[in-house]
Amino acid sequence: MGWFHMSETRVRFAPSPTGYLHMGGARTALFNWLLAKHSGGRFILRIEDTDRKRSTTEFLDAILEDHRWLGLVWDEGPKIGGAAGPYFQSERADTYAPLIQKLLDEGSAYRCFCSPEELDDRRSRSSQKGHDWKYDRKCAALSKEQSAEHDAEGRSSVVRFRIPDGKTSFDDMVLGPVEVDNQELDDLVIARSDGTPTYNFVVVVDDSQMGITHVVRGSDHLSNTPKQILIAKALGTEPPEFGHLPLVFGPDKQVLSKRRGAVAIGEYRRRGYLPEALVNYMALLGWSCGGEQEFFSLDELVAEFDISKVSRKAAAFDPEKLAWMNAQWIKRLSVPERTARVVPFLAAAGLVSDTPDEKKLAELERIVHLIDDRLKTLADIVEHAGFFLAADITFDDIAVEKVLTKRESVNILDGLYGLLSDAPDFESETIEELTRRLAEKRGVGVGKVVRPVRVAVTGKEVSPGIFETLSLLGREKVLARLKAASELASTLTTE
RNA sequence: GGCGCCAUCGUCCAGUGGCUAGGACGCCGGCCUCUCAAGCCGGUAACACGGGUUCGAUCCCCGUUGGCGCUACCA
Repeated sequence: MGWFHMSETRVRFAPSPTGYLHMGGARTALFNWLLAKHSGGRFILRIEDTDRKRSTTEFLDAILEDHRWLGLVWDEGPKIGGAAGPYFQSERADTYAPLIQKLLDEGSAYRCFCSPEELDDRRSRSSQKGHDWKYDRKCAALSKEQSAEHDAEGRSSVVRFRIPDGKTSFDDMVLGPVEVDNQELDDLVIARSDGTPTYNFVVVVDDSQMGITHVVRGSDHLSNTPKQILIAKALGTEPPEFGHLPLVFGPDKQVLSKRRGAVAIGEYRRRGYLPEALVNYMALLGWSCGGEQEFFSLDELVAEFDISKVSRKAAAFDPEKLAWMNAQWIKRLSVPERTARVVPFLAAAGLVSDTPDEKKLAELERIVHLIDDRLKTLADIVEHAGFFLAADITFDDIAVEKVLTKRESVNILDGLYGLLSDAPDFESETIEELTRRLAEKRGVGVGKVVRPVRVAVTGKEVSPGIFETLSLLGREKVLARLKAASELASTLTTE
């Protein structure tokens, strides 16, 4: 090695393409990325795809896309490669066998011929007596001859790492000093009977060969750490720094996991969440820089991030607060920016084309401007803007029932129809004035008049300010809809 | 069971050996108002328990309880 500066911070995130990235995994990726960027280092993506049966390219592509979308661009990894490649664990297979042999030769590891059945048997017998089970080192002292004999008998074997005596300690970046007595550790299997290396061995080798300086991962890996440090030392390499992040719970206080149906990051994207909001929310889930600032851009996070300030307490993720944060980020978008982001959602609903022309875009911006702060998600645009863009409106049954069946509705709609037909222009001020005049004439508040008009024109009981809405919709559509609604209302009230 | 990690409002995050324990989400009420959002104002709500140490503990120590993780020829 020598292709990287020893002083450079090299951090990795190592997902398995056996499922989608969810909030928990994404937060780990984010914290890794922030640690790297804060210290001017590199963020490396390594794909742990050794479980060939469960790994799929669909998951891989989704994971990569989610990283890009969140802004967590990797400096080395899939698609772009790098000097420490390959970045797919499945392509690194041939580097492990010689290292296992090395440990075997040096006595740091030994072959074990105990079959899984034997082990199960001894394990259960031991636990019946109330003892905790650790491999009993039955094969730890096997001579070369005995091993050869077993081989001759065709017995299969694994390779176990010999845990040395003593204590293992490290200074966790999040948890602080951690020390374990090696007696608590098991002589773990590092190579299966088919020769393939196991996780705890592979990570150590990969991290070492890739020059990883800091390993940030979920605290579910905390108890693996001493074993990995011991393996690294046996291999003659310096273990990296470790930082164990508290787990992320769902609102049910259960650890977020793929199998519990944790929401995939891509799903948030499809639901109209902003990457800025996700990133901001995840960063604040278990981390704070002490102050009361609640909005952080990725750049600000890079500047402020300090892994030692990560909480040691598991945090429950709150969808409500995420939703609020998303709305806040949407509010901060300028109208043109917001419009651009909303187009894909309108296109998916068939309301506009994927690439609206300038004229359409200008219209959309007026609509978006009018909708103002009502969007909680980008996807909300469809229900808010649908009546502007669709040729026909869809009436909300309850709105019709509550409003258009009222006796006075027909008169109001017809009355306004008349006034608006003769209106000198279709500016919102004009429309408001005419509407208020109608209300006054009828001796009711303006709200009484607005209500049926709103239902008539939007199909719903809620919408942005009605005068602006009518103005933007244009006289032609407004008159047509007032007329249609009046007819509908009269069929409903005559009964 | 063993080993380990953790413990401030329902949730997220501050905080100090002495504070009316702070902010945010949510919730409740009010203002604004053509509806709904947004915004603004106000309210609700927490230091798990028991021992120490100390003049004084939410904070330091020990224990209890509780939560979680690990305990594979999975990663």
